[in-house]
Amino acid sequence: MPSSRRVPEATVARLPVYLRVLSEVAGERVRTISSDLLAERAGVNAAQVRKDLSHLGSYGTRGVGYDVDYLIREINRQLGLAEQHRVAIVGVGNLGRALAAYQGFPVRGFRIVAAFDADPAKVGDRLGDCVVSSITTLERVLAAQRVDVAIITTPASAAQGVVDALVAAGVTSLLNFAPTGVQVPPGVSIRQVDLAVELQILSFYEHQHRAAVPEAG
Amino acid sequence: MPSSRRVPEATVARLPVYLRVLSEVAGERVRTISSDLLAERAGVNAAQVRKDLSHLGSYGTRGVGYDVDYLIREINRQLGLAEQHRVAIVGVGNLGRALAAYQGFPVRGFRIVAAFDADPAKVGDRLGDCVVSSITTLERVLAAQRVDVAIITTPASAAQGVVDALVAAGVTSLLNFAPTGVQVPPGVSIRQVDLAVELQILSFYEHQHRAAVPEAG
DNA sequence: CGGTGTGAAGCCTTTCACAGCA
DNA sequence: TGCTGTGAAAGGCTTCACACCG
Repeated sequence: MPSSRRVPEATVARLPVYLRVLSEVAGERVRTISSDLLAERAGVNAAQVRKDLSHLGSYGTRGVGYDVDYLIREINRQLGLAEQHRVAIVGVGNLGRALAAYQGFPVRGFRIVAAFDADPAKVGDRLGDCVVSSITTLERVLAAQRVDVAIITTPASAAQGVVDALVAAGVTSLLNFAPTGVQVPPGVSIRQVDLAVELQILSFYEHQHRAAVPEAG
Repeated sequence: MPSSRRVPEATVARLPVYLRVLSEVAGERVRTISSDLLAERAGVNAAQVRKDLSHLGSYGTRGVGYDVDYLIREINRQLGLAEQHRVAIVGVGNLGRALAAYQGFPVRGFRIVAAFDADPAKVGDRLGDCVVSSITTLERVLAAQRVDVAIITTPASAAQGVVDALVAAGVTSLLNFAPTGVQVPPGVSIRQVDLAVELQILSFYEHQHRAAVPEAG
């Protein structure tokens, strides 16, 4: 089985989507699923599904399909979701609060164990299961809580400083919602989610569409 | 100039990032910028920047670089950001409130003009500049407010119904934060942002990294 | 038969390398 | 001289097509 080989980035990005679909069909008491059906529900091509899953190993049965529960376990294992992740949120504004309350995290094994803000007025507030700490205590609290993933929801101007502090404290996976690019040293993973960027991409296609179809209105 | 040709999807996705960098350097009173510098601040290769911008036309000066203000205007125009977009938020939970308060939208020309929720207790609440309407009044309010973009922040179970109603009401650009895939007819653009997916991708690389570097911990 | 697993082809994207212009 | 604009090469991703297996 080829699971020792490198899994392509594009495949990694789709595995969580397959996992979501598989969880849905598992709830419908379906035992096996074909690449056709999984592809349709995930919004991709069936050959894509088979190739993606073949990177993890041969988990299907010819003529039948994939065992849903088994596939869920294998994808979970590959994604490193078998163990719990301990997450910190830095920046307790509206977005930070929304993420702390997000139902999708705990079921995927992500537990918010620390929250930080620079504003003394917010320190001590409850946020889900934890209490907001001062940003000045970042290093100590991260170590005590054994945080491995951090979500950055600060203003853009504070983001690079926060990232530097997180990296210095040993956090190696970062999810940045601040609308600014930040630098990280090698060995640290960062993903950028810019909410305005998504709307701008939509805007481009809306604009194109209008230019191409003048009878709209 | 090749601006009449199709702009590649990958390029469209990077244009908003260039725009953000350009806005930053414009604030630093920089007049022109080279592809090298723009590339470094955007986190991509310099040849990529030149090829991307060449899809819009020849806006650079050899030996000098690109005029910052001019390039901002041209990218804005290409992305359809010259005119204001009128945005509705459907689902006024934590995430909906966070997005309504997000500073990045108004400066990019996205104005929240309507908000909806199924919960009668929330109808009438203020949300930024607008008041929460009942989901039962969706079609009427969308038409009255001339909404062209909708952001879906409902629970997963409600998402497809909301999408169908939005499409029926003539909205052609959708941004879906509900953690479920939804179907749209041809001619309607949809982008899916799944916050848990981003964390799961990070988890994969963290997992890989630990497996490859056993002396960690 | 039905559906997986996979070489091969085709397409898209990125990067290189350099001609050409200010 | 410095930097853009762009053919060409390289690399990665998606899709096809079908051998092969349950």
